[in-house]
Amino acid sequence: MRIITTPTLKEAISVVHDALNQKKVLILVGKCTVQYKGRARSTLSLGDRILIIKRDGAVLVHRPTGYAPVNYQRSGCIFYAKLEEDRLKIEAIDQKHKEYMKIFFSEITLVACLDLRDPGEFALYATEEDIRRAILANPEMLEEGFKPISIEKEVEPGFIDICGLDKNDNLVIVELKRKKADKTAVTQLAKYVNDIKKRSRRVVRGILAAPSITKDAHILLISLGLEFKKINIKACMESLRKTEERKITEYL
Amino acid sequence: MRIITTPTLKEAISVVHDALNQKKVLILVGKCTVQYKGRARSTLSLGDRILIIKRDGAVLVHRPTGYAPVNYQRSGCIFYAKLEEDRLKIEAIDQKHKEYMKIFFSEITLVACLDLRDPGEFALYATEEDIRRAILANPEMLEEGFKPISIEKEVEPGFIDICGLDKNDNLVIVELKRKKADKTAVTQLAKYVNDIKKRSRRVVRGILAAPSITKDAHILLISLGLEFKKINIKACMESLRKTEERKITEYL
DNA sequence: AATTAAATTTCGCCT
DNA sequence: AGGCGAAGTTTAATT
Repeated sequence: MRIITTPTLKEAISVVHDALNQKKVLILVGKCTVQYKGRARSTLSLGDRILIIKRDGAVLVHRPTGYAPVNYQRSGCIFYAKLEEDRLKIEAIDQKHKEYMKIFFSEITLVACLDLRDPGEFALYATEEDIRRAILANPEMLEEGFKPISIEKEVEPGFIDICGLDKNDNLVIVELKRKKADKTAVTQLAKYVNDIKKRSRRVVRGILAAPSITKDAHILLISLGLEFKKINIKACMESLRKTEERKITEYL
Repeated sequence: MRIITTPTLKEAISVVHDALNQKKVLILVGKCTVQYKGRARSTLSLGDRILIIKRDGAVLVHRPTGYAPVNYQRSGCIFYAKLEEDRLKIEAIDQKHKEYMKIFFSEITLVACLDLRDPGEFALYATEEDIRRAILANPEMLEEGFKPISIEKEVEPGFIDICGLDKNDNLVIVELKRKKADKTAVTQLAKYVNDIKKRSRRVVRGILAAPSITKDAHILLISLGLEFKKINIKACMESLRKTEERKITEYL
């Protein structure tokens, strides 16, 4: 781990070499120009930027504004760095995709070779309750003509997420999963459907609603005569958001 | 400009406040967790990351690998930063898009408040010669049935980029521009077309081929009975790349 | 590996 | 400011 502020180019390149050789993360801040050639071509004239080279060989050049990097390379690059007259030159070559980028630093504010450990897990999700509220607010999200019933009172099986009637007045039992549904979700749904079938002379359909489903679970689901409905998390959140806005508007 | 390595959380938050108040660029490296709620929701458990907050209120959280940020906010956020027990909490709120993100740092390796100036211009382009070679290699790119002629010998007007025959055997004069075409490009093309018309009894069409065209130029173009063909720079580069690969293959 | 579809797509151009 | 379409899109899922 080496961090130097306002280093000379010579000091800087030593840190750069360390980072590249040891596959650590490099941050370089300073005045630079960038050239790119590959699927397209680009040039970027002199200015202050933040360069990040990651362990996997991904490269980002960021300007002081804007979400997107002005120049980048995807992971898998190989690098050459050297001192050239009064500039530090870094080449990033993506041989596989035939993409080539070079950066010339003429002045460096900060160079850092970082040993970052990141075992953390990233989870993108909506809660089951989010999905439930979204479907109740916008039942067509589940199926055209779907009408939820008695969501307030918990019926005896106790843990049915949503039940309702389809456009043909068949009973529909919905099991929700906030992430990829597995076999346990299918058996759970099957149990509820069977319970209800015993007590009703209606046709009873079972729908497993989730962002995705494992292959095994889907095979089991079909063999049991049940159905899968893919839920779009983003659409759920959008729907909820609109509902909330509507609620606010109704109060104005 | 303040840069501190392994600061205490107290030292760090002072730099964070400086950066946010003075609308400078903030870089924070350390152990953190992230939560996001907006169009979707996400959580990210503890790990080493690089946080960048830009002048325009854009936020990036980068892990040690991967091109894309694991969490982000678009420009226009407002921020709240405070010390909370033994964590530094930063909230980034995008009121306009109703996106909310919070980051909790428990350990900081590096904090930097940077005054970056970037007047540089970014230009994405293909050279005129690139475009020419691409069209000659793949004439349908210009128009279905287009056949280039005599590109080797420079004809008298001298500076015609490409000429050829369309599927109806009409003469076609092509003027290339590597970036947005303006009125001068149109008058240039008009001149060549008129020159050729005087010497030929064929129908002579004039096509201005460029990535885009100014409104004024397009109006003038139409009034002169000329045509515009939008050129996709990426498609040109892809075409060239394939041609080069083919050439190599032919030698094997 | 190649192709397709979705993305917290982002980004620019036009209305 | 909102809507549409392209992007050095990226990324995940599927064939």
